[in-house]
Amino acid sequence: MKPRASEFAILGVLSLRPASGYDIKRFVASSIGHFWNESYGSIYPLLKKLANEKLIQVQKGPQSGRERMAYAITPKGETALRDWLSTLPRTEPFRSELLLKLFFAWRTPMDISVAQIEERKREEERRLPIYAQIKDQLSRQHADHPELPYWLMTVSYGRHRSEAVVEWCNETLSSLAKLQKTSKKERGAK
Amino acid sequence: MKPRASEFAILGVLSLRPASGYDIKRFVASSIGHFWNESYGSIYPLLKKLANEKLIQVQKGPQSGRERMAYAITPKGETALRDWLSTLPRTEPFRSELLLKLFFAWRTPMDISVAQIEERKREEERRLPIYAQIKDQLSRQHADHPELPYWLMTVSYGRHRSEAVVEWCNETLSSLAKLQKTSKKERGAK
DNA sequence: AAACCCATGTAATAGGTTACATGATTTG
DNA sequence: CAAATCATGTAACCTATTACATGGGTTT
Repeated sequence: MKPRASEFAILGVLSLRPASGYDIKRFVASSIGHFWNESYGSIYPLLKKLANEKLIQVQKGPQSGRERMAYAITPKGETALRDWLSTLPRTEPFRSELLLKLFFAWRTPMDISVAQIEERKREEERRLPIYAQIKDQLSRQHADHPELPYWLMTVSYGRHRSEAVVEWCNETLSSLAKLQKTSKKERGAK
Repeated sequence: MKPRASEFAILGVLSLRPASGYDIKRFVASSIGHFWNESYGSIYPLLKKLANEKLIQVQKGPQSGRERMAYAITPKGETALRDWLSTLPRTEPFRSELLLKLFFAWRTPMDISVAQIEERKREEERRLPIYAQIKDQLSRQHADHPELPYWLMTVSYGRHRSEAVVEWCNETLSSLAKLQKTSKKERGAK
């Protein structure tokens, strides 16, 4: 009942083409970096584990002085990947430090909350053009490839997500502004 | 540079009122459960740690046979909490198993992806009335309390988030349906 | 030759979940 | 009196990040 999502992320990358640990790290960052990440600290140990389980195999070891491994997925690995892809994903646990701070913020100065939300808003606004960019790039580089529609769907998720956060930020900032006015008025009335 | 968000979540709850580990678990689940969670496995050890650091103190030990602790925040704890609330939250790492599966799904049967997305859609649709319910409940129970607006902001985040996911699900389901048609037509043309 | 990228890997640490053990009290 | 709920706590495990160590190759 283990999820082992990181292992299958690696296996998934290797199902596209053989690659080294370094390659995997870079591919993940550039293609699914907006909803997934892997660090070297997981990749290299997991590559050895996957090789032990015969889901992948070394295609090329280090030849010259410079070390460079290339791993390729095995038929057994393809099967394991397809099985994993077919199971329902776990409901993703969601934890937001921003919301935690906001929940307990009512006795702290309001401009701190405002600054935190504005910062978050900027982050998400910075992401929006990046999604558009990834979309264009993919559409050109993978035109007519069968994976393109699927890849675009994941990019679209990012866009929806960021847009929703920006909307919430705007709504919340105006709520805070109203709250500010109200409390000033109340202090004035006393 | 440690985040220690769980510790401050606990400290935050204790800033509202003294409570036991059991109380904390239940309060978290009922109030911030849609964006935060704590397990007993963290709560009890962290309570001891916080007590060691004099950020909280035991208010009541077990009196009768039945054990029941009550912890209260100390002035030092209030200061630590306020300091933590004032710092910018870390950008939240986002990992989606659903998107990972979708990204690699182009060689697996399409109805599997459809089922996964429909399941996710149902989950989010189930949440929507719950947000409305929490909102009503809070508005009644905490009317005129200064924390109410802040609490409602966090609930609103959940609503925005779930709505965005449902939208994406609908969009993606119709993309998949189109894709299905196209590939059928292509097979027919051959 | 310095700086930078390529490339692999490990150790320490962090941060958490799950399952289990234990037992009191309340409720049907 | 059985079942549910209240209540605390630990041990085992898992998963992942960070920082570090190491060194080859390339560019300026």
